Amino acid sequence: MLKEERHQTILSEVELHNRILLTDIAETLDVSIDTIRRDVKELDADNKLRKVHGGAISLGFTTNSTRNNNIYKLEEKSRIAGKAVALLKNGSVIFIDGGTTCLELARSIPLNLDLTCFTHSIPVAMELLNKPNVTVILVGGQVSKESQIAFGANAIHNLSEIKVDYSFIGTGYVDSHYGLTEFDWDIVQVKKAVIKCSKKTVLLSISEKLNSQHRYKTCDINAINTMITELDPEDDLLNSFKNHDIRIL
Amino acid sequence: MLKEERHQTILSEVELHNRILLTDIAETLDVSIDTIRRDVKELDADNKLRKVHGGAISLGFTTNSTRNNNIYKLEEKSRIAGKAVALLKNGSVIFIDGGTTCLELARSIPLNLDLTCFTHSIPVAMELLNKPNVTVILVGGQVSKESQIAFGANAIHNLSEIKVDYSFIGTGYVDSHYGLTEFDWDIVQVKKAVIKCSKKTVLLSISEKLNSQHRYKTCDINAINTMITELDPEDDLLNSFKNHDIRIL
DNA sequence: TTTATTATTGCCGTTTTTTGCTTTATATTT
DNA sequence: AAATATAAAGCAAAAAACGGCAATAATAAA
Repeated sequence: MLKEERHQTILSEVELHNRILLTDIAETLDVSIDTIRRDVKELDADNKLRKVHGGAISLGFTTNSTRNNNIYKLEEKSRIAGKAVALLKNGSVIFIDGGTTCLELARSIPLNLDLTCFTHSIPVAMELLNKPNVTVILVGGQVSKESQIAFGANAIHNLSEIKVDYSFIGTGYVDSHYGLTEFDWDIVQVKKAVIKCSKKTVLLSISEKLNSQHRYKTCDINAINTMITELDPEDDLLNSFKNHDIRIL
Repeated sequence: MLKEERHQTILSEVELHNRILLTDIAETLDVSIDTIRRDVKELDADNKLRKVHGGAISLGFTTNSTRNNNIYKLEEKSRIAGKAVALLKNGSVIFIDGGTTCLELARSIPLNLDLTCFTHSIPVAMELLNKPNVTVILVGGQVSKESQIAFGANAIHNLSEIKVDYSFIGTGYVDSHYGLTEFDWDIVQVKKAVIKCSKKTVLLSISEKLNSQHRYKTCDINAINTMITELDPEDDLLNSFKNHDIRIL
């Protein structure tokens, strides 16, 4: 059995169960515990997992419980993230917006996926640093205290100089007639710039936000190529979006 | 069951219920109370929770339990941060570098201080967002996985367009003769740009790093205006720096 | 092809870590 | 103050990690 094969097996086991015991793996793969120990040590050095006494744990399993438990409607958001991840291919160049739903997407990116990922969100950037195969590029600018994303002239200018395959964005409010709207004018400006710099725009939104609107408009609903909610695409709640040219997942 | 798993379980229980009893946890996880006691003791030492008689309580949201509290030589670094903060005045425009010492500085900024603060470090930016009177401006660019700072052409270009009153920088190695040096070439390039964009440069370094050197050079020791270590400025270890034109704090 | 070199793997003895138990000390409650 | 619960310190057994070593496999060089 090749070393590389073992590494793959170990990684997928870790991803699947969040943790493994060295003794278990050694028995499963029928090699000595020393070999497994060395394998895991290497994988740790490569930041693919975290080695602990007696075994290893997944990097994602850093149950930063404070955040995980405080996210509103986490269940729905991670469903959305799951669907979004399916759009990604090796080599994709993407942009990820701020907000808890997009953060969940960042968290869900598989460890073996090769990506170049732009973001103006500090928490998203933080999360992406845990992904060994993701190149992270930060869009700079003044940082908003509430939303923890860079905004303002500088951020918008930086965005004007890039073009990404997909951008994954969140929104404060969305309505099939009024489009995407926000409470904050500055945020609207950056979102516009994000949409402009992407070949395809994917909106991530929990169904609770559907049919709501606010003061400032980001874009028409037609500017969105794909919309992802936690609902089944055939759900009646999505009917009003179906006569637009949007893919619904 | 791995120790790490127990730690995670204990933490999430504490976050969930705000307080736990050691006996309860011991029974739940089916290990001896001594083991749990030791676990909780470690978690307390890492500032993940607070150990109390008979159990443990959550730190709550007040304390900055944001992350990684197992910083090497934290004591020294927060002494350094204390001295650095004394240089700041209302209205100052500063740059803060990455690294744990600079992070400690960011953490130590008093809540009532009005500042405009540039940084290319994600953890530093994260920390500064907690300061209501600090305007945070992120310097973008590709992000290094190990050092969690933006580097590369884009970051350097962005730095070339600003001028700050003070920059607070860390370094891998420092020597009175060879100046500031680093292990990583890319990092050196950004640091050069940082120094160039600041009226005054302040070096923060624990004394352990004095008289060490590495491959790539950031700058001569003369490029530094102020050097802060955890030592008394009169300490003999600093002698070799005294015949340079540096203020030592 | 044969030979030299390097990498990988299992084994073994030693050291470190972990854990439960016991004893003694300290805290809390009645 | 007495009774009870909890903490701390030390100890020993077991598990795991580490480092060196030698056999073998894989790779490069002659």
